[in-house]
Amino acid sequence: MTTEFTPPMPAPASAHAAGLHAPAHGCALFAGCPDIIGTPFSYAREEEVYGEGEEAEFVYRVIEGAVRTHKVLSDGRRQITGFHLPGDLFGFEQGLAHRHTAEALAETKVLIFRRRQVELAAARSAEVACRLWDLATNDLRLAQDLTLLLGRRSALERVAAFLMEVDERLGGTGTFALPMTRRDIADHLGLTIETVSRTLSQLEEDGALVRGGGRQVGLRRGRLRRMVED
Amino acid sequence: MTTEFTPPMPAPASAHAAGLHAPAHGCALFAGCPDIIGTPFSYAREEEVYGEGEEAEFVYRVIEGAVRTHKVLSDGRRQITGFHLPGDLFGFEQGLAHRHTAEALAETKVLIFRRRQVELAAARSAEVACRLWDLATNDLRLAQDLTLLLGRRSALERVAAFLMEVDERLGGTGTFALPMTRRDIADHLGLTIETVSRTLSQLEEDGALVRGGGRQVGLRRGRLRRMVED
DNA sequence: CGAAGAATTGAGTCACATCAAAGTTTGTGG
DNA sequence: CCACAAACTTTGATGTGACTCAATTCTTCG
Repeated sequence: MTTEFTPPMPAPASAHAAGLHAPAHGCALFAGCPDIIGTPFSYAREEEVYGEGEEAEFVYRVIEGAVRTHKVLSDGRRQITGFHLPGDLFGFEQGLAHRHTAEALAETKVLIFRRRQVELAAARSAEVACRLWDLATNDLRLAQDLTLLLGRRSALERVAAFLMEVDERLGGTGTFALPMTRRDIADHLGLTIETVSRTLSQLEEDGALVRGGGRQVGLRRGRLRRMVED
Repeated sequence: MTTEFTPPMPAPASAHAAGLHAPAHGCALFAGCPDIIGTPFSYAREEEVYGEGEEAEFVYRVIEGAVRTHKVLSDGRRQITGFHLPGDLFGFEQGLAHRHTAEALAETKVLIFRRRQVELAAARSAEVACRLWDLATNDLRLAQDLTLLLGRRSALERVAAFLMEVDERLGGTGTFALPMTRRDIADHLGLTIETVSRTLSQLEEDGALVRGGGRQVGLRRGRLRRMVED
């Protein structure tokens, strides 16, 4: 779409030879499975990684950049189920097909794994399978937390909680640039862009954050935390 | 907590014979693991199965009745994350503690399994671990579907979708008694009881369902389906 | 049978959506 | 590297779907 797509599965051999070992990026996910090597790949801003309904042939780990997964209704209403930041894995499915669409928010580097290989490794090694179980359980926890947010939280609480979550996943410094547009935030939080914008303005008025140009924000975590307290 | 808890003790033969056949969801779960036997147990209407924050020592399979899992905010707002009907497993957690509260909707029979035993079995058998992975992935899919419902659907769509889901999970006859109160439905769909009630009335007016006394409903599935179509 | 809880219905309100118009940032092509 | 159009964001005015408050009515169950 946006870039020429060199058909996935760029020569594993070369990738292998190139010296990709267990990702320097954090995870012992496939530890003990030297045959599961990810192939590096890049996506341009707004480029689709996979589409809803497509065969789920690969799974992905974000190395750099960010990816969103979403569902769309025929009338255009969209729900972003999750943002995937460096270190995160995404693309797992239960059935044959992807149930979401995945797109890069920005220039993004990933490692691509053949799903079949991962599943084979899981079938052979209880350790790998347990690791995958744990990953799925963690995603489930996030989805359930989102459920509480969407079902029972006000706009102010949603935005405050969202800012704190992104901060945490981005390193927890309290100062960062939001990697997504207002539309993406709105479609994740079940709001409109106008409400997100107004809410950010109000949070700034209330002294819960300061905004630099564009998507830059500095959080006053104490105040934000009080807004989402149970 | 609520009743004297006869520590899980095999009652093996009968539990095994009674419990382990076929519900589409995860019946073969512990196949090949004859040492993982559930202990039958019962809960009364509104009785707590476990509370948020408690140590997650057991997992459960519903045999009869229904269970809800939920989270509550300090001001009373509640989100029901899921209803668990016969055949369903619930109670899995990533960490040490339960992140939800679970309560029986009605007189409910379950099989109780020691979590440690299940995890040991998973660590030993890749087959069991893969089965658990699959179960978690399925729960994740349900949670993500709920996310779209809560984030982007109208009250009418939420209630219509909910009715069809319950129908399906209860056997798909189109005629059944809702096993939960309006409050439970409202707290699952992110609505108020009044809105749920009004919406049901409207669905009846529109000829999308008929109501018998109390919680009895008969669905006109075609019409309902059109209301939640993508 | 009677009381308590659950469900329905109605009237009025409010939080967030929608419509509209600037203002700001971005990134592309010259 | 700059200019400028397109995209994104903010802000304002108005609308509305769902909530709140309130009053019956219907079930359930002791």
